Amino acid sequence: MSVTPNPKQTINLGDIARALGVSVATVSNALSGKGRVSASLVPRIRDMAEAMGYVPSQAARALRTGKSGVLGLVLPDIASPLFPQIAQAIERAASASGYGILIADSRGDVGVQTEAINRLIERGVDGLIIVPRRGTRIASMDIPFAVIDSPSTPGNTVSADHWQGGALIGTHLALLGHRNILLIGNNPASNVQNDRIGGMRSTLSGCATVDVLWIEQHEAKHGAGALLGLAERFESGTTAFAAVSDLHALRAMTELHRANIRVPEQATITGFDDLFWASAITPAMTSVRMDMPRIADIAIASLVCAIDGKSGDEVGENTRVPMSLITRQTSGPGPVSNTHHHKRGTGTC
Amino acid sequence: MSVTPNPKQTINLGDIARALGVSVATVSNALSGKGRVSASLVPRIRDMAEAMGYVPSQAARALRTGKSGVLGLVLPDIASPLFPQIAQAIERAASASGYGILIADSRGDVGVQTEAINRLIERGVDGLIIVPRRGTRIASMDIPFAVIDSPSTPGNTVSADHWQGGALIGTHLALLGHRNILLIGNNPASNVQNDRIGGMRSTLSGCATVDVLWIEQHEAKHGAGALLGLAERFESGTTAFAAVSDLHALRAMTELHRANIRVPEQATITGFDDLFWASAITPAMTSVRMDMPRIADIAIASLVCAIDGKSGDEVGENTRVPMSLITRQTSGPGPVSNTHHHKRGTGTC
DNA sequence: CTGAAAGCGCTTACAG
DNA sequence: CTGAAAGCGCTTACAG
Repeated sequence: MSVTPNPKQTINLGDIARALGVSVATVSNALSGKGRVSASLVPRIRDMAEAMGYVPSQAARALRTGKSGVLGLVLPDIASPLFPQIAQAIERAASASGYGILIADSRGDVGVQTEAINRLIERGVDGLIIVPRRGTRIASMDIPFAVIDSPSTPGNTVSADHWQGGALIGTHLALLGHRNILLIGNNPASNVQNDRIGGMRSTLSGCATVDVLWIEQHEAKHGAGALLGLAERFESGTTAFAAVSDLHALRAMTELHRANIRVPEQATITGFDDLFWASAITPAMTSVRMDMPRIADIAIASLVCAIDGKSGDEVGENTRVPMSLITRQTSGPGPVSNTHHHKRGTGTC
Repeated sequence: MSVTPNPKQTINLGDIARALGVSVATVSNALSGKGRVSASLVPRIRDMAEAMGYVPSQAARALRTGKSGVLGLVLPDIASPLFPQIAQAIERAASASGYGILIADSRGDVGVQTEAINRLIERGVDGLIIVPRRGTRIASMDIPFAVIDSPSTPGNTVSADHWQGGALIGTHLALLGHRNILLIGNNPASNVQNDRIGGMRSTLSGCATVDVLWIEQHEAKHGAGALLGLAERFESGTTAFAAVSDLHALRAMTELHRANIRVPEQATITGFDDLFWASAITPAMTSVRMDMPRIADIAIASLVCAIDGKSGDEVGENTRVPMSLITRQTSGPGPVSNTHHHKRGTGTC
C-alpha cells in the first residue's frame, strides 16, 4: 500500500489563514464583509479562497449561528396538479432570498403531515411553508411558519383570492351571454372550491340560471368515472359548464365531445388554475390563474422577516392575491349569442 | 424590564446528562444505541430525552460526522409534467432511507443547472440526484451523484426503458389491427422521444405503414399552435395516432374531435407517461407508465451505497427499468378492426 | 460500563 | 486593523 499523504478533501478557513499567514478570524471577516479588515487584505484573501476552491461549511455555520438557511415546504401531494406550480414558485423565491428548500409530501394524510413537519424541524429548518391538507388547522409551533391556503380558512398567511377568481369567470360567462350555467365542483367540503363557486355565483345571480354539480356526490350515487349527465344538461338548455378546476373541465369537455356536442361552438367550458396542459387543448380553454410568484414572494418574505426578527410565531396577516383571467375561448351560447354579445361592456348583466 | 431568566429554547445532550447525573457521552451512546451502556440506564435516558422534548441538532451532528443526511434533487423544470412524479417518488424513497431532499430547479438552463448543483454542494448535501436538461452531460464531481435519464444517454445511472415502452405501444396497436399509424413526437433531438419512437417502430415495421410527425418542425413551418393536420391524415387512412407524451396525445385528441372524428371509435390515440389527468378524459387514454417508485429506489439505493462506502464518484450502472402498459382504450380501426381483432395473440403481426 | 476530552469549522465578542 | 479564544452540540476514540 502506498503511503500517499491523503490530502484533506475540503479546505477550510484555517487553510486559507495559514496560506496567507493571517488568522482565521480575519479570513472569516474578509469573506463575510463583517468586521474591519484592511482594504489590501480583503482581495488577497478572497482570491486565495477562490483559488483554493474554498466552500464554507454550512454545518459549522449553522451550528454557530443557529440558522440553517433552509426552509421546509410541506405539500399534500407533490404529484397532483397545482402543487408543482407552488413548489416551483416557492423554490425560486426562496433561492432569491438565499434559502434552500427541503420538501416533504404529506400524502394527503394528517398524521404524515404532522410527522413531516417534525422531521423538517429536526433537520433544522429555519421556517416552514405549509400547504395544509384540506381541513387541517396547523397548530402553533416553535419556529416561524407560513400557511398557503384559501382565504376562508382561518389562520392562513397568504392565498389566491379564489372568490374573486370565481367572479372573473362569472362575469366572463355573463358577458358572453350565457343564461343557463352549470358549475362543476368536486367536493363541497373544500374551502377553495366553495370560494370559487361562491365567486361565480355572486356575479351570476339574478342574470342566469345557475346549478351546481358536485362530482363526489354524483359518483357516490352513480359510481366512480360515471358520466356526469352533461349531454342531458345541454339538451335542457345549459350552454356553459364552469368547473372549479381544469381537471374537471377536461372531463366535461371530453364528455360533451362524446355526445357530439361541439366546444366551444355549442357549449362553453371554463376551468381554473391554467394547468400545464390547458394550452394543449384545441381550442385552448379559458381559465383563471393564481399569481404563484407573488404568493410565493409574500410567503417567503414574511417568513424571512419572522426569522430575522422575532421567532417562534405564526407569521403574516391573511394576504389575498388576486387571480387573473386567461381568456382563450370566447364563444357565446350558440345562435342566441350574437344578440347577447352586444351586451358586452355593460358590466352587470 | 423584567429579569425573567430566559430559559434556553432548545435542550441538548448536556441538559439530559445533567438532569440524570450522567455524562453526555453516555447519553449520546444510549440514544444512538452505539457503545456500551448499562441496560438499566438506556430506558431512563430515553424517557428523559422524550420528556424534555429533546431534538438532536443536525447541524452539530453534520459538523462532527461530515454527513448532512440530505440529498439534492436537480430537475429541469419542476412544474412540467412527469417531474412532479419523479420528485414525489424520490422524496419517498429518500425519506424511507432517512434522507431529506433539497430541491433545485434548473429552469431548463445549463448554466442555472451548474449553479444549482454548486449551491446544493455548498449546502452540504451528501449526494445528488440529477435529471439533466436535454443534452447535458454531467461532469464528474466531488460527491456521489446519480443521473436519471434515457438509457441512450451515456453516463446515466437509472432510467425507464423507453424503447421497451414504445414496443409495448407498438404491439398494442398492431394487435388492435392498426395498419396505418402516425407517431407524434415533439423534438427529434430528445433521446427519450427517440427511444420511444424507435421502440414503437421496431414492433410495427413490416406490419404497418408508419410515419412520424415532429411537432416542433411542424410548428416552425406553420406557426406555434397550428393544427397538426391530423384530420387530413385520418382521411388518407391513418387509424392510430401514437404520441410520445400524453400531452401531445391530448392535443391530437382534441384536434380530431374538432374535425368530428370520434375517438376511439374511428381513431385510436395513445400517449406516454400516464399523466395525472389522463384518467379524467372520457374515455380514458391508453398510455405507458414509468415505474417511478422503482427508479427512485434504485437511484437512492446506489447513492446511499456510494455515500456509505467509497465516495466522490459517479454511481450505478445504467439500470433500465421496464415500463408498463395502461390499457384503457381498445378499439381497433373502425369496421376493419373486427377482422384484425382475430389476429390477437399471434405476437408479431 | 462510564466519563473526560478532543475536535468538526465557523462566528463573534474581546483584547491588543 | 488583527488575533487568540471561546463555544455552538455532537460523536468518537481513549482511559479508567
